Parts: sequence; C-alpha cells; structure tokens
Amino acid sequence: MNLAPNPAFRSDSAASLLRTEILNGTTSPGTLLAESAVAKRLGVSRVPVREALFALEREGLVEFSATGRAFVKALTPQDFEELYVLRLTLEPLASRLAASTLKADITQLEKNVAATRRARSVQEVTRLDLEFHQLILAASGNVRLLKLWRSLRGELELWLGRLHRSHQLQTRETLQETVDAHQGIVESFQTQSPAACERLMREHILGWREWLPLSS
Amino acid sequence: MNLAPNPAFRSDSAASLLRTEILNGTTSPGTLLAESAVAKRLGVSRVPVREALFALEREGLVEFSATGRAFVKALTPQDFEELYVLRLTLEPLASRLAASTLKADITQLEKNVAATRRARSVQEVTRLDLEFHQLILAASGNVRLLKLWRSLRGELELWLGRLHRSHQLQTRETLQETVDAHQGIVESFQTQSPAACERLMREHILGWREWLPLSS
DNA sequence: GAGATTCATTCGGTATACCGTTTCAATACG
DNA sequence: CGTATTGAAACGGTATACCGAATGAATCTC
Repeated sequence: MNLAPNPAFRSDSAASLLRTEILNGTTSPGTLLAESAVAKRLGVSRVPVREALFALEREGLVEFSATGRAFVKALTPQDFEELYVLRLTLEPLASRLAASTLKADITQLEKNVAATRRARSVQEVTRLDLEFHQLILAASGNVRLLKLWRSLRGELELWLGRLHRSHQLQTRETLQETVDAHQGIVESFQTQSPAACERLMREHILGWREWLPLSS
Repeated sequence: MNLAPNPAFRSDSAASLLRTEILNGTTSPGTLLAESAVAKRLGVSRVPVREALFALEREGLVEFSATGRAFVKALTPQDFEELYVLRLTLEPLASRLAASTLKADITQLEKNVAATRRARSVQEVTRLDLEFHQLILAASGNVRLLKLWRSLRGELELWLGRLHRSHQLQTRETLQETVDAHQGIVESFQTQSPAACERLMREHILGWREWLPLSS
C-alpha cells in the first residue's frame, strides 16, 4: 500500500485560502499581500506563503511590483479584452484538436452538462462552466495548450465573479443559454468534423462578447 | 539620483547560469538539479536556487517531479509538435494585432534584421531570430499573449539548439532564407493589411514544419 | 534469480534569524 | 501651501537549521 497522496503542503493550503479570498472579493484588488502579515495570519512561516504567492501569480490572481511586493491583481477593461482575444484563439484550437479524442468518449463532458443543469448557485454554475471548457482543453492532448489556458483561468474567474457581483449575469435565461450551447458542443464532437467543432466553439465564445466591460 | 536598477539578486544570477548551461547542453536533459548541490556549486544558499528553479520551470527549461525534484526538461518529438502548433496559433495572431503598431514604427525590427545579416555565429542567429519574433509578440500590445509566448521560448531555444548541434540547420542557405522571410514580414507591416500580415507570419512558421523531428 | 524489504543517505518543506532596501508619514524647507 | 527631507517601521532577499519523506542500493526472502 503506497497511499498518502496528500502531503498537505502548507504552501498549497496558503494558496487555496488566498485564492478563495481573492475570488470571493474578500480581499479587494490592489491589496498588498505582505509575506509576514499573511504568514502570521495563517500561522505558518514566510516560506510557504512566498511559494503560494508565486503560484497565484502564475494563475493571474496576484501581481508583483518591481520591488517584489505582491498585490491582488486589479483588472481593467483592457485586461478583459486581452483575455477575450486569447480565449477566442486558444479554445477553438483546443476544440479542433480534441475532436478525435472526444468522438470516442464524451462521458466527462456529459456529466458536466448534467451537473450544470442541476446546479443551484451561481458559484456552482461558474465553476462547472470553467470546468467544461477546461475538460476540452485537457482533451486536446496538448499539455502546453492546457497550461497556457490554466494560466489565464484565474483571471477568467475574476471576470466572471465581477459580472456576478454586478448582477449582469446568471439570470435564468443565460443559464439556459449556457447549458444549451454546451450541449450543442458536446453533440458536435460526436457528429461533426473537427473543423466544425472548432467553428462551434468559436461561435460560443463570440457570444461572450457582450459581457466585455467595454461594451456595457 | 535614484539609480541602482541592478540589485543583482542571487536568484537571478543562479537562473542565468543554469539557463545558459541547459541551453548549451552542458547539463543534459533529465539531469537532477538538486537544490543543495546547485547551491553549494554556486556558493549561495538553497533559497535563491529554489526561486531560480521555479523561474526556469516557467520558462520550460526545468520540470518538477511529483515529489518536488527539479530535472532538466527532456523534450520528445511530440513536445516539438505541441510547440509548433502553438507557435502556429499565437504568432500569426500577434502579427495581426501588431500590424497597426508596427505600421508606425518598425525601427526595432529593422535593426534586428540588419543585425541578423551581420551575425557571425549560429548562437547569435538563433538569439536574433527569437528576438525578432518576440518583438512582434511585444508589439501586439497584448501583454498576456507575450507572456504565453515567453513561457514557450525556453523550449523553442532547446529545439533550435538541438537542431544546431545535429547540424541540420544553419547552412548558408537557411540563414539567407530566414533573413529574407523576416525582411518580407517587416515590409508587410508597412504595406499590407493586418490580415495579410497574419497570413504571412503563418506561412513563415509553416516553413518550419520540415524541421520538426518527426518528419526527419 | 526475481521480487520484496530494509536502511543509510539524500532531498525538499518549513521555521527562524539577519540585513539592506523600500515605504510612507511626519517634519522641515522654500 | 506645495515640495524636499528624514527617520522609523515594514518588507523582501538570503542564510542557516531541523525534520520528515523519498530514494536507491544492499540485503533478505521465496
């Protein structure tokens, strides 16, 4: 028996806690995350906090000043524009690459869509929505492509969280639209060509254009 | 006078040294980079070495095992395939986005091409080649796009370095081809539409297809 | 001999301490 | 009043030390 896959590193715990607080909006953008202060608050030393901050930087939730101080990232409308352009490039590509894989097995995607139908909170829908897209990135088979997307995921969550808090999103209709679109994409993997899958994903993301802060 | 932009962090020095050794091939792929050993060799403590290893991981030159040990990344033909697909996606996009910026000012690109013409070593050509492409990524104005590309740059350098060492590249003709292609791209920014710039970059990268390890 | 076991060594995760630099607000200056 | 100055507190970069876990080779088992 070689079990014990959970060393429970303090750096991971610290990252999880800080991640939650940032995504919740508990700690507002621009806040200084001083190593000493965070360490004292979490009851650990500065070393794991340091690593947690680096991890969060890779996720796009934290940014470092020139002098090495960590701040909760503050996103501007232009940042969302950048993210949007990249999603519009990376995700259709992933869809095309994933087409052959997903033709054989779409059980995970189907589970995700079913769970989204049953979801009861906006947080849950958001999580499942991002998970749906990440499943396709993972199915692309290009681990670098998945890594690139994951480095943007934190910022995408910040974006969605902001939309939710401003009540611009997640009326009953938009939820239904999301589920329908995802359902259509899943079916496309079974019935259509890779190029068609790519196109469908592109159109799905184009539908997000209206939620860009700039256009509101 | 507030000069002193060079704190000369030991972590940066360590990263530079290790980076050079990895790209040279001095430390071969798969080599364990134990923190203690590297620290002793460089005459610093483990802490800056740790950070250097994280930095090199972001650059794609080092990978961590499940138990946290750092190894010099070993690239497989499939890895090159992944990198190629991503270049083929990101760089034409950057070209299109950079078109408006570069219509106004191509001096940096022109300097680069001129320097490439004057280059006397394969290492220098490689460096200038990657710099040319990076200039365009930077000119795209999308800082996230630039960051994504930079996270692949280390692996691209490993790829080119391998090609050089196997003498498959950098005959006089391929150098001339590179310079010509780059010159054409620079001119396209002045004379053509963003879509045409995008297409030209795509074709330039398609030209690299023959250098994929799989096809040789 | 092939595979499981043991154990000394190595290695990474973390705590703590020290130091120079940065920061920022109170103060002095024009 | 607006702008330099200054000095104490805060912060990050690094060194060192401790510990449990992982590693790999020698050993034991069948």
